[in-house]
Amino acid sequence: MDSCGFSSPRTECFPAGLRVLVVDDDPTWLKILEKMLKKCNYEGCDFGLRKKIERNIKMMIRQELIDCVCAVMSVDGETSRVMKGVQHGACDYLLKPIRMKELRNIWQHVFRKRIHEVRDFEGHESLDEMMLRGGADLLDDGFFFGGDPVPGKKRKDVDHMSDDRVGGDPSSLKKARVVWTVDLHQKFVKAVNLIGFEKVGPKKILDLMGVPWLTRENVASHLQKYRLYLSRLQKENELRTTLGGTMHSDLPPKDAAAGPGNASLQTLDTKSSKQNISVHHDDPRNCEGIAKASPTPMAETKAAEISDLAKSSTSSISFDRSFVESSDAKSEPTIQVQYSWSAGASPLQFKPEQKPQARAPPIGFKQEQKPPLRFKKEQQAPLFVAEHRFDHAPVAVHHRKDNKASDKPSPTATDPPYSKAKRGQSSKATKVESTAALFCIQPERPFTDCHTIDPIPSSIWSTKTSQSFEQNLYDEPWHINALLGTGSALASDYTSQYPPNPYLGTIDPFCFNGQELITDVSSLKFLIDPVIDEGLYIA
DNA sequence: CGTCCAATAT
DNA sequence: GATATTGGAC
Repeated sequence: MDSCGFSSPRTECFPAGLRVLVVDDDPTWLKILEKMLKKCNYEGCDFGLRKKIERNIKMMIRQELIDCVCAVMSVDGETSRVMKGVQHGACDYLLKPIRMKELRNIWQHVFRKRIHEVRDFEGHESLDEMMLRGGADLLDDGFFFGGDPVPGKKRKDVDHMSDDRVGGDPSSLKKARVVWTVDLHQKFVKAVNLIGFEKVGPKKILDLMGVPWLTRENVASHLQKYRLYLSRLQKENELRTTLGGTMHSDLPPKDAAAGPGNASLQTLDTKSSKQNISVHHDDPRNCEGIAKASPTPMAETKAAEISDLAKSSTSSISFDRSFVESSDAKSEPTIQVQYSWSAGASPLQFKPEQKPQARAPPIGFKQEQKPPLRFKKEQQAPLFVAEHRFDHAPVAVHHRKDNKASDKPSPTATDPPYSKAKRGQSSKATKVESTAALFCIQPERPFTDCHTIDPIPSSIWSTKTSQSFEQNLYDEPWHINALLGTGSALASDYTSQYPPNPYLGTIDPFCFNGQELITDVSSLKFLIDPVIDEGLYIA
């Protein structure tokens, strides 16, 4: 294909002639992907032809997968295989479940790659233009993978020349911020589980997680937050207990601290833990542009509150989630979701004046030496926000201001927020080692009630062995949503007293496929020879 | 301007 | 490695 065989960049279609390689062990998935690709107007792609596929497999492998490679792997693993593909030139890989939106956007990876290639030997202005036109609404923060030398041209990058540091030194580049997606976090949790909560260290976790681009510092930072969260959770429970009162067999402090470590969630009385959830909808259309790096505001669009918990003077933990429909809002259930959990909003929050140092240290923690600085506003104080971003977890470009806010206490009031932000910034692309894209499942509809959910053995979540349950899932959208939203509860053998809690995430919501995909399965036939272990290659 | 949270410093 | 602080983004 010629390097500029891109059809109208403004469309969401693939550029004409783009080759996509899909790798998966499961022929069913390949078929699904084929359908989805077709839906994305990937015309001209020969992804359905078995013979050709087989040929292309060999050919492309020989060519080391020069162009776009989209490897679809199971969520839980085979990282090595994915990484192999990446090493061989894959632009991207997707994790199941794949959504339409993701497919629609993968061309951008090729686009980016090509731009990079072209830039190497000729001017790139026109390509940049194309980029801007074609990806304006898609190529925002976090689109490009790190490790790619392409500087985020459109980013208000910071250049450190203006501070007296070693300007221009590549070592002065800031690291890209890691977005702790649910997926990533669950890897983290799994690692913690494996190691044991008392013995965890960033290094061990990092090793177990097997996420190549992640650094020990990343993990350490996350671990810090994690511990903070757990300790706070425990404090809440202690307070709850102290204030006496609750009829619930509350999550014991021990579990709060060690919960993620041993996943020993206790059974709760179904009646008392019944949730009364109110869901507020916003117009999904307001939420378009999810591909941009502005996920968090979406969290405000919906909120499910567990009012029973609040009433019973237990901690009222709110679960905020957002459902963002894809720009192609018509038919597909490819609703982009960002949701966030926030623990907090409790009427019984710790206030700073409550002398945090008087608290007993949480299990597994040392005595706190200082009150946590961040807990000034406990009324809100979400401790963790798990974001389902559409964009890739590791964001490639990071920007910093040169000046602290304190340097300029009174910026010109007339400054639009963003022009202000841009000013005084120098640019610096951040290098990231990642070529991984982490995508998340998106519930199609918000759940309105999940109190009827039966306890579900956690094993199901990882093994998907329960056919009936699966079926049930797909039949019942609220099931899916509930599963996503109340994963920790459902993963254990009690029914959802506690709100969705990524830190207690013992389930992997991503092992579920969306309804859209699954409903097709029954009619699917094997498209390719199962012998082709690596799956379907689309060229 | 405040909050959130990963990065960075200690 | 733990924890405190910084700073970017929203």
